[in-house]
Amino acid sequence: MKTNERPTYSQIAIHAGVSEATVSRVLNGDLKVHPERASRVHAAVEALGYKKNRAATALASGRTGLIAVVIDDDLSVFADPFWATVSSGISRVLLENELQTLLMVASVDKADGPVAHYLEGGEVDGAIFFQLHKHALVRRLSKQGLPVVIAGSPNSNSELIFADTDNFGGAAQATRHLLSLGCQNVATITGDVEASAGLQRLNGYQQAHREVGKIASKALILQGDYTFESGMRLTAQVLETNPEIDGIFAANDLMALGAIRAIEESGRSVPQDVKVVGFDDSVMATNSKPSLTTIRQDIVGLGAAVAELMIASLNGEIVTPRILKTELVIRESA
Amino acid sequence: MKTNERPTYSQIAIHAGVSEATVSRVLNGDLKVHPERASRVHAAVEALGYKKNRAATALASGRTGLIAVVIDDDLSVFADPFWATVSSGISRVLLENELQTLLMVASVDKADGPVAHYLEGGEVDGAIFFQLHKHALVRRLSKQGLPVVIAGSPNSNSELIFADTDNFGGAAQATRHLLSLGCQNVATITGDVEASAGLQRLNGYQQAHREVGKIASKALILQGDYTFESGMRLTAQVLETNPEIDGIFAANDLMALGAIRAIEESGRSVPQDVKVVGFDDSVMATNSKPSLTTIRQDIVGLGAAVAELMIASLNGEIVTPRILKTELVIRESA
DNA sequence: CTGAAAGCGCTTACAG
DNA sequence: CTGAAAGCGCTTACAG
Repeated sequence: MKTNERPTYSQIAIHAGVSEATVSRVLNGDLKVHPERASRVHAAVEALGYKKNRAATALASGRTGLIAVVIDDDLSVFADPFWATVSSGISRVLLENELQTLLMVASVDKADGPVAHYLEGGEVDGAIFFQLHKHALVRRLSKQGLPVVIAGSPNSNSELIFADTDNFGGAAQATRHLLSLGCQNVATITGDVEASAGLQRLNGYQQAHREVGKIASKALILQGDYTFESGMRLTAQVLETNPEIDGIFAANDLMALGAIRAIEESGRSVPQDVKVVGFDDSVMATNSKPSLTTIRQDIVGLGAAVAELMIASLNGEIVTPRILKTELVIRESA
Repeated sequence: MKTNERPTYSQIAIHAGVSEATVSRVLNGDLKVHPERASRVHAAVEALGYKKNRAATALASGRTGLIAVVIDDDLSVFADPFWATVSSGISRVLLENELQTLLMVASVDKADGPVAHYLEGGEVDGAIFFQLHKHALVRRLSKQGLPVVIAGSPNSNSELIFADTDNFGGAAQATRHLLSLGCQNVATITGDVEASAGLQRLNGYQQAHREVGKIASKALILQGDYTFESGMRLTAQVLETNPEIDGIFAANDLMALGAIRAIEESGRSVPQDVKVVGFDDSVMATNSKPSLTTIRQDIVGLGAAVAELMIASLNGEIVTPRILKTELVIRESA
């Protein structure tokens, strides 16, 4: 109504000397159209600067070209550059595939909240969820036939499609590095072990011990919450009770930096007395003093992987989860 | 086609005993409908679990209910938690107003690229731009009648609508604080002064000097680039040439932390010998040692303000730019 | 204040 | 391989 100067199928059809149905077929890649007529259509599109109207397409076809990226309305989540970076990876890949990213930052709590309502309303072709606590909604959507992909691993094993960093493998890499450096007593400061990332990093830490015939002592497993403060506090405590500690794997860089602070305040030095490895390779890992040895993950790549899984699902392909390799970045702290 | 079990106006109309036109009027808040019939419509909507089909609405009305948030395909931008947080503020407020956020991470460079094409294609009701370098596209869209709001200030003065943190005022606050603490020679490490935020923070620094009858010496204005490294390097240099420096205002926290490092490596201490103030109040400001005195800005509030401006524009209201106040957070470094 | 009807710009069986 | 026609689910003058 407001932009009725824009060309429609009607003008393209006239310009190319074909029917609107043929225009539609050509524009949707139907190969059964005679090449010569197809090229006339393409020429007309070019000449008139034609661009498809998404609303009309959506109404007629039932496909909206929109993929929801649902982020729980938990400030800490989106303030984390991690998820923002994942989002950018997703958006870019979707865009290349003529799909748009619908960003939904809202409370996903109630299974009948506005988000649920919207997603079940057929307004999107698929939904991507971040850092997923509650499965109820996701499962239901999936059951209803909506393609759903999770960024990060679901907590339990389920048929949900997901892409994730190899948290287990990365943590094992980190711990193996400490062990190979001669550390005899390696503690770990975990993240939220209720969530899969935190649990897998803990499992990786334990796995590395098993590989060398050790068993990580319970006393050396400290439950942190990804904050600097928790890393610092837990390290200070454990250094009192277990002064023999000579290595620490923290489940993220911020806690690792907190650990280093506590170690230094206890009169010890890093890496001479205690070696520390983090996880994330965040900005401060390079700039801290000592600089931090850590596990780098391909965050944009994770976003891209998620988007690719979505596109494959949309195409009806059978897809399996994708796990992205991590890389050990050695700096001064270990 | 796929979700034809969902109710449409047709069933609502039958259920309520009115015409489809009346259903439309009620659902669009037309007050001229008889209250009794209106409530019958609402009851029917409730009973049938009706939800409007956006594609159909968009096609018929020309309004899509979609607002684009355009982010330049420059990784550094979106990896910055700042913009992610702004996005979340935007998305939340738009959602409350029944508008969806279309996240577009792409190169905005070419004025005829896919983004331009898309935005000019009438697929969105409005567009929000972040951290804007090139005005060409934005101006053009605005001229074409598309509501456009900028998050952050445009470089030059223009009629563009925007919301921004009070970078000028915040920098002045920071500098005044150093001056009031008795600092005689306050240097500044700027951000990118080609962009408005960087320039305004520099201007605020100069303004605070003017207020006390001083003029900031050219030699004390150091051009950084928001990285820890630049803060550290420039501080080390200026401490050599201008050892009288006793205060530093850095245009962001990361550079402030770099400055502190350099100060300490030169054998001086913070805040005894040199006081340092940052800008942002990022995570590390609390956790650094010494903790950082800095300027806090309301980032989610900025997003909300941007969204509110967009909504007002959409409603045809006359809107003026919004500048959000900053707050000085005093910690150990100054 | 209300309804019948046309129209928004595509897609898709259906028939050829 | 191609076209005429119906239809997707809303909105909006128009007439009353």
